[in-house]
Amino acid sequence: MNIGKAASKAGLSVKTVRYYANIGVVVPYQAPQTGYREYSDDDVAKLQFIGKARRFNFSIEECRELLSLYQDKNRPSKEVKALTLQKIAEIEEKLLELQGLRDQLHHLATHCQGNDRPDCPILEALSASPYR
Amino acid sequence: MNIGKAASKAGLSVKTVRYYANIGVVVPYQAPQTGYREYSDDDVAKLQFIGKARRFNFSIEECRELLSLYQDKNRPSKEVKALTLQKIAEIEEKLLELQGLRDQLHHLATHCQGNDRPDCPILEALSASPYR
DNA sequence: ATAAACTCTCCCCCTGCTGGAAAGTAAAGG
DNA sequence: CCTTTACTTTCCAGCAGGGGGAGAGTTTAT
Repeated sequence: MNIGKAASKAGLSVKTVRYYANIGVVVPYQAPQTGYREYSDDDVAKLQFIGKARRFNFSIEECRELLSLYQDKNRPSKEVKALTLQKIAEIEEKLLELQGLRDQLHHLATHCQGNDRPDCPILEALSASPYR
Repeated sequence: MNIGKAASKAGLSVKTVRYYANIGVVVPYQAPQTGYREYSDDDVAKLQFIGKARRFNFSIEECRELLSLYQDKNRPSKEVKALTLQKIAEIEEKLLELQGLRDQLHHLATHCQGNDRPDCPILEALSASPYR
């Protein structure tokens, strides 16, 4: 099938699928005369795989790695598990960071009167310790 | 002071400070002969302000907005508060998304045996519903 | 006087795409 | 069969938010 159908089947944009072909993530057969890319069902499966992994916050490089594991018949699932656990740890870290961020902003917002007077602890906090 | 000292005082890299000058966020006096940027203490305070706001996940554009509020003597703190509350809402959203992500990955990881056999629910989940 | 440490501008690189222009191809309607 | 439209191709440019490094000038220390 052509790129448009493959993209819609995989739930990706044509641009994205073409990009994946260009960077060598999913490289379909390309007809010599027309230059049209021809995607097999297998290619589409890979595209869907990538799409989902991307939605799971795996980077393109990690997707490439996962894909090679996925394609390998003797894929050791422990590698996949290790990669996933590492990803979870990263997400946990990001969660803590964002929670702290939210709490700080929340603290500032609750102490800001929100009227037209200029005493705003948010701006003061942002500009705190100006010269050290 | 020169850019190096200003950058280290503000806890930013020289590249970043120069970038901020180029995009008009914090534009210091620039000596006509040498072309050297000369940062005042006030400029450094602004740089610190930006640095902190960036760490608070405000975008450059938002920083610019905050900075203009910050510099305006008659700044209405309610604008600042509104911006902050909006930022908090965005962070909350991101938190939920990340938590869902983590839970999904966690679920997959706990069901993956992690041995060398290829039955790995992670890969199966990633490649689920291949053709629809 | 010279070497080290700064600074300048300029341009390309990164991630992960997205958009557009110009040109070729395929499918559908009349 | 011809035209119109809907695809497809490559290439070029750009977004955030800078980082890296070249090549040239400047200032400071020894």
